Amino acid sequence: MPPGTVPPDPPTAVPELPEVEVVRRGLEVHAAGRTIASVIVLNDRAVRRHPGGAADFAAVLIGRTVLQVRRRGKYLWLVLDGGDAVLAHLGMSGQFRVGAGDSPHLRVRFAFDDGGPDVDFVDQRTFGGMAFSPGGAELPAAISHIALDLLDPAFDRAGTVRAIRARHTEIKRALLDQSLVSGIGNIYADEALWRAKVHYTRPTAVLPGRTVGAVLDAAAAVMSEALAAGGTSFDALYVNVNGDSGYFDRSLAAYGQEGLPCPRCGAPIRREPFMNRSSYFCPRCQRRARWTG
DNA sequence: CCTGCCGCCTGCGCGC
DNA sequence: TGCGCGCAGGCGGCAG
Repeated sequence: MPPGTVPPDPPTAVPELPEVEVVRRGLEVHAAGRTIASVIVLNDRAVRRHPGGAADFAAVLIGRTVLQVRRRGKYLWLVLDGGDAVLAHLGMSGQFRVGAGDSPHLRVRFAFDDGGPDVDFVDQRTFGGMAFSPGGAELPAAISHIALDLLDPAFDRAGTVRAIRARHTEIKRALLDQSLVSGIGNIYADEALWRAKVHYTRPTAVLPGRTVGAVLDAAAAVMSEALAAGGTSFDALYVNVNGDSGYFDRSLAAYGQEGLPCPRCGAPIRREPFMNRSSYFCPRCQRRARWTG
């Protein structure tokens, strides 16, 4: 690549827990210990959750030092000196990159007083964003409703099974409900249900506890595998911290596989509309609930 | 309180 | 060739 050439925005999968965890690790490497010298907000939508607006967001961060980067589910936050934090969500297409140059999708640029590379928030579809969180070092108030995720050491498996079974909804809706268990999106929900051989419309209230537990275990397993596949990508060529793992190129059994044979039984994977998006499942391995009326 | 649905966004691939 | 449309989907807010 000739000098001065701007690297293109690398493609990314929609970030769920493993991708966000890779971003967290990358940010910790590239931002922790550094003191913010300036913040440029190029698109106000990126800080729409910050009550004071873009100017206030930038002003309040000048001179603050990033101590560490934490995560819960798909949210991550920069812990600042003084007990405050910057809460961030990648949305559909958000990335943190080190030195994104003049990417057309650059939304926020952080510069540091060490004169080192910028940390840039790039987000094509602007569903992501950031906000300053006063006193949010331990847990930003804005995400107090977000449940622990499956990879959190304090995750309460039995309690989560109970909470899911207490709901009157379908199992996939429950998996996507971040107040029940966080970090799961459409892709890992479909993969977990496929592994556990559970149809996505099964009603949680009458699902055996061991089945709900098996779905949670499957989700934890598939996310752990994706994390293992992507955990070293943040310091690669582009020095991006976008969390792209390559996992999706090879390892998906159900998601996006409409018409392709189920890796377990060979039946064609089916796609159905679900919540204005899609559900993918094996019609043979994952049986719809029998109607017992 | 509980559950389900809408709207926010942009780029891509498809059909006409 | 170009245009319009459907699709992708996390989450806050809100309706019922």
